[in-house]
Amino acid sequence: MVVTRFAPSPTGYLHIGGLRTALFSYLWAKKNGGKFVLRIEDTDKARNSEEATQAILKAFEWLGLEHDGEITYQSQRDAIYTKYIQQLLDEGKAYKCYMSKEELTELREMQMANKERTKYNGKYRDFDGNPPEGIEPVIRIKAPLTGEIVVRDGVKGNVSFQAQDILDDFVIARADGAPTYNFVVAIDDHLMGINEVIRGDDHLSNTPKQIVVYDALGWDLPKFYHVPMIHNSNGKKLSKRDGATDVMAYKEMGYTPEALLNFLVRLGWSHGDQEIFSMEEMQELFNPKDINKSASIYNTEKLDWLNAHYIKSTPNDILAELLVEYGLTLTSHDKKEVLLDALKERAKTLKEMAELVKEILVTPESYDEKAVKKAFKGDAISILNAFGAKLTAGKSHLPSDYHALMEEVVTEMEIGFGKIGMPLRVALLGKMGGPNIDVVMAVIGKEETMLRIAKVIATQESQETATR
RNA sequence: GGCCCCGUCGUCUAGCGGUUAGGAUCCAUGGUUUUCAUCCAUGUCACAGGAGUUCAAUUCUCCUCGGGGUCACCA
Repeated sequence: MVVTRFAPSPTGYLHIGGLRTALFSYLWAKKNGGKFVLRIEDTDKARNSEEATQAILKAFEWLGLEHDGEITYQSQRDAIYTKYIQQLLDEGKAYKCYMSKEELTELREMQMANKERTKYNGKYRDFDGNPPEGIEPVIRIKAPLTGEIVVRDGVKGNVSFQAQDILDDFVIARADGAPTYNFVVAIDDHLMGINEVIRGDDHLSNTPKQIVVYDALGWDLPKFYHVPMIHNSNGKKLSKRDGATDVMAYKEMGYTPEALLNFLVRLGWSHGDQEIFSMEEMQELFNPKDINKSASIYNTEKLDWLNAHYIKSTPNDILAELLVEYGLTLTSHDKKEVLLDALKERAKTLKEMAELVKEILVTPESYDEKAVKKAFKGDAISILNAFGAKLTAGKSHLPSDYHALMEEVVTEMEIGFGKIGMPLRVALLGKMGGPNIDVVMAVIGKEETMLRIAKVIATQESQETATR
């Protein structure tokens, strides 16, 4: 069974890059009928917070990415790590190092001065004398001194490292006994049964160290997939310092989970020419072997397009529910269908859609100057009056009713459609853009329509008087 | 700097020795529309450079250049 994982350290919100690797891991587990588990890497007590953990969980909930089983917290597993550290110590595969921080710093500075690679010199690797007084030792693992470590990576291929180039006896437990990252990752991944590790390729150079741990414990390696970074527009690794990388910010901006996930799955991964993927399709088609080798630049142009696409294809009742989040309650509005049908074609985000609806529902306070100039240069007022008369007398319920009324005026007065359309648009919306006015009228109703027409006429007439 | 990874339109990508180098997005133009948006159509734009290998290289190899990642008692 395929078991994948997502292992964030709770130092802040969930960001786009993390979400993408989480998505890849999730999809791959689902595709194989396996498990996707969550591990919170909260060993650095100073930088971690419970709020951050909750924020990450909340983001997962919003996106509908469910993890399997209980969440593992590294902070609760000290006993386990201690046990394996002791085992390695007992087996002579790890040892206590009494080098002080000062001594270590000195060593490093000397190496740097000689333009050598900075590495631990193995002073205590085979030490059996009396340890120096007053120093709490760290535990170092005995790493191979020579030879080759090959990372068999499902994305990058076989990547080989020379032991003498990259390895030294790295610390697996600090002076206070706390285990270090590369050690606990290997322990946890193994113990949690994780056999397919999908993570950012910034971890590729950590992998040899983790392999050292696996080897020391005699464990089988998982399959690794190192996915390329997402870069910002400067070409650097996308970080929390880059704007708009908080996943939940996308909810606030009015993006749908479907759009965001679809956008992210196509960043660094593709399936031929296909652009639109439902969650079901992603689960069916995703395969980490199709992940790109090169980094991609984060650019949300396509996200907007996808979001618009998903809004267009969302049923109205669901849309109405989603819109509540953006301060728009129209569940009881009798023209809900007409309204949403007209607006879902024109909004890029849910937030924008909510604003568009409000624009229609609220009587314009002022009129766009340019629009007025364009719309009211002829006998617009008399045309509006004629239309007003038709309204009073005629049937008016559906957009088509209003449209028919407009047609009548146009025919009778022998004018173009624009002659009535433009002033009416200004009366209703206060500007030139916007949805079809017959829809607007149907939504706000006959009374409000007449009110808005009267208002614009009054405004225009008073202005004419003023300029005279 | 050492080690490692990467390099196709502005951006996301297809390509896996022989293609008019494809799609999407963005942008531009035209059509549709009373307006705007949608939608439809059309167009502009790419194999980093140089050597090899080969009848043939975007594709394989090497070098150069460029970009990125990583080098902790952080994760």
